[in-house]
Amino acid sequence: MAENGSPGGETLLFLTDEQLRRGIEAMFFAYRAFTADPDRLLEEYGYGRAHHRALHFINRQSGLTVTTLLAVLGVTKQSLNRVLRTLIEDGLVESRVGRRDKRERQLYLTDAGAVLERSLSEAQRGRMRSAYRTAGPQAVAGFRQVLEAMMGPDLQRLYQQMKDE
Amino acid sequence: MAENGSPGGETLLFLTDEQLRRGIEAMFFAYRAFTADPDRLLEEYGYGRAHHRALHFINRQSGLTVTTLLAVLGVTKQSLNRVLRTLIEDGLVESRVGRRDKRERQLYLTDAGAVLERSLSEAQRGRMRSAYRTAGPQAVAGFRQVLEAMMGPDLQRLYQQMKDE
DNA sequence: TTGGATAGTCAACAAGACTGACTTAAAGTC
DNA sequence: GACTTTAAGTCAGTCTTGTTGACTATCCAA
Repeated sequence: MAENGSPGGETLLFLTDEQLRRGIEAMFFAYRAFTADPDRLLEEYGYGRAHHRALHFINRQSGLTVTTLLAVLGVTKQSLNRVLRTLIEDGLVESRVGRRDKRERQLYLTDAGAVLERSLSEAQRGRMRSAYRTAGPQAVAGFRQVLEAMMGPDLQRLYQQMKDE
Repeated sequence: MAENGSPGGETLLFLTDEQLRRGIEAMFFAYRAFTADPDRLLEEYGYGRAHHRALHFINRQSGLTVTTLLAVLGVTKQSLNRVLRTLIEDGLVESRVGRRDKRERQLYLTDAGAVLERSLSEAQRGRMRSAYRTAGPQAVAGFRQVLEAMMGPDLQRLYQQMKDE
């Protein structure tokens, strides 16, 4: 019922349902805060979270194809297309015909797109930076370990691939 | 560019944008996995994530009022009401007029509601448990520390209150 | 007892996810 | 060269979940 003592360790095998539930609730509340800052900014531009995600990954991996982005975001192409179309119309994203395979479309941020991506990213990094500083480097390492274990093999592969490219 | 060495610590003040971005992406992918298991179950019942959240917190704090639940979930009461109505109609949640204040409605899970909550929770705890086991107790402590720092004061207060009641 | 604040409900709308069916263009294969 | 597959995009329709605005019921205090 009450929190188990010995905060550091030794309690590995005593994973009570209560401890797990606390973890679940922490994820819920933290994710809400995590998205809150960019959400405020996005609203000013009339965009949503979906636009942010697209901008983020196009920035991260410039020139990626629509299919790749689809896999990373885990949504249907109809859903992505709605978002992508407005970003292209508004001049934040550019879609170029693939060099090798002309069926593909490669996605790039325009200068304006890079500006918005940067301010969204900065809002989100601000909170992350402050959380990291508060919790300390050892906690940060643990944070990343648990998240990586939580994503499961498929998403973990995506996540790791992103590091290299 | 590359991941800094010395996995344990010492890198506190070297919070590069790249490191922060990795954290952001880890949150994104992990949260997706985090919700995937209960989502599959919910679909069988014709419910969504909002129903899960309501069931979770009603179970956690039996007899809480609609207003309290509203604050915890961070949505508008109209949005919550739609979800709550279907849960009540389907006999998973009971809404009783408040004893002291008759304007209030106190919310309780029925037996059927408790059964569904339990299976949703079990699905979610399964992934959490496995991530905790993989990462180890020290990582778990860090995970919780970073999440708590990330939620900010308001949500952290809600989160902490929930522990006691 | 009247009038304002609070708790909750009903109605209508928008964003963003989904499925399904289809087109176009390019690439690959027999 | 004809056929199939693949990448991208489109149109239509649905669902969940968020929103605002207008409303009712209850409580409390002047």
